[in-house]
Amino acid sequence: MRIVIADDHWTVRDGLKWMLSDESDIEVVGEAADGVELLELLATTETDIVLLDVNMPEMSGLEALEALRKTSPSLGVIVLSMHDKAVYVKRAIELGANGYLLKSAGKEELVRAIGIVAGGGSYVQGELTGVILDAATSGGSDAVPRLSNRENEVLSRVAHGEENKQIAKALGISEATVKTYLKSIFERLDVHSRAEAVAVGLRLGIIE
Amino acid sequence: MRIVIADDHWTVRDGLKWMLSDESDIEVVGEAADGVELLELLATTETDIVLLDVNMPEMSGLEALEALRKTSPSLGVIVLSMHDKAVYVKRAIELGANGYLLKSAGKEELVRAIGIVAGGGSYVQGELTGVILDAATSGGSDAVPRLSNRENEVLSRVAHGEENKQIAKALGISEATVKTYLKSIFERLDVHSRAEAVAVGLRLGIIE
DNA sequence: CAGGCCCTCACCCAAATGGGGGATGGCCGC
DNA sequence: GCGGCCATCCCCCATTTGGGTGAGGGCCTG
Repeated sequence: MRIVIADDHWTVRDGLKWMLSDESDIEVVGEAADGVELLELLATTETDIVLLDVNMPEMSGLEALEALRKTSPSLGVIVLSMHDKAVYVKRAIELGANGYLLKSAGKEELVRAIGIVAGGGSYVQGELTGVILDAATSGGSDAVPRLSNRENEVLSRVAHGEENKQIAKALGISEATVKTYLKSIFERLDVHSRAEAVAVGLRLGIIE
Repeated sequence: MRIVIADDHWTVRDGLKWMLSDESDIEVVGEAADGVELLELLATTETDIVLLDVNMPEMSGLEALEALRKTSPSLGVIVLSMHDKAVYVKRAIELGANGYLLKSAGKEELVRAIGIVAGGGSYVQGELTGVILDAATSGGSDAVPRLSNRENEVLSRVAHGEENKQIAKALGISEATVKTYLKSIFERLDVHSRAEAVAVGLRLGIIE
């Protein structure tokens, strides 16, 4: 099985390579430090499975997942995350991840997950299946919020302290439109102030 | 040299162990996944150097650094971080780190840093010395912001979307006082809105 | 082609915010 | 005991924000 590792930390990449090095049927064929690199790599390298970190600069792991699903719908993707909250897991699954492992998982679990995903299956770490079930049975009403491009841009600028007027000028749109976006953002994130929106956006990884 | 690795990700810990495994004069004598574990470990294990990740749950790396400096002032501490901003580096050095490496550093640099710190020296990654110098020569005026207890409490509530009025009621103080805290927070963080303050607070790890 | 989402803009109005001044104690270190 | 930091409170006032409501055009999908 040809594996590509995507993580912005060399320590993580080396650790993963090391763990997989004595598995005879696994070969690490490439590494990427961010989403852009990953997409470039996948365009030129035959790959079976991607081990994908969710926290990466430039293009986050989940953004990368979304992007690569368009070009490689059948590629096996195992998301590695440090978050065990339902929203994170759900978001990854919704975006098309085949597996979800916490970074606290062990080597055995990783190898097992790779095997299962390579065989066309899905693997979610044991501790998290309850989380998924909860989310599924509760009607999935608390779906992970997703913002449109414009909304994302606006929220990101809000997080950098810009006022509506400045944002409008920067984006070449009217202030009224910026306000409309903000209202929409508040609704989606279920908040009532820009400060809270920034907090939620940062914690959910929607913005950097 | 007896090394302890503190990082909440097993991948990082394994990666580091692996890299150090063929150094004859280095022995990894323990691992910790958070600050609390680290302090417990250091209380029972003779250690020369700690490799300390700044991002850990429970007690962050920097909090742990501050705490362990009280009991082990002469212990060698090398901080591993993904941030190259002056504030982060300065904060670590101010808290008593003997070394500072980016997670993008290579094995050679890590081993060199360990050697230097073990010998009683200090090592800051090459790319960052400029940052330090800048900070030093500019009079250290841009010291890492620290908030008072009250300010911290207020900022944290702002991040949860509370308004001044609600915060005042919750803390049993007047709204005017809350506003005063906000002004002070803005000054210290060098921002001009609560949204930006929340962003900076979260990114600097001042609030959760 | 209807319905949905996205992007764009407008007007109104109450409330919250940010920035400028003060002010009083208390506590701690030098 | 003076200066500094902290916590607490006050006034004023321009600006920003949040919420309500409405609306047109583009694009995609069923």
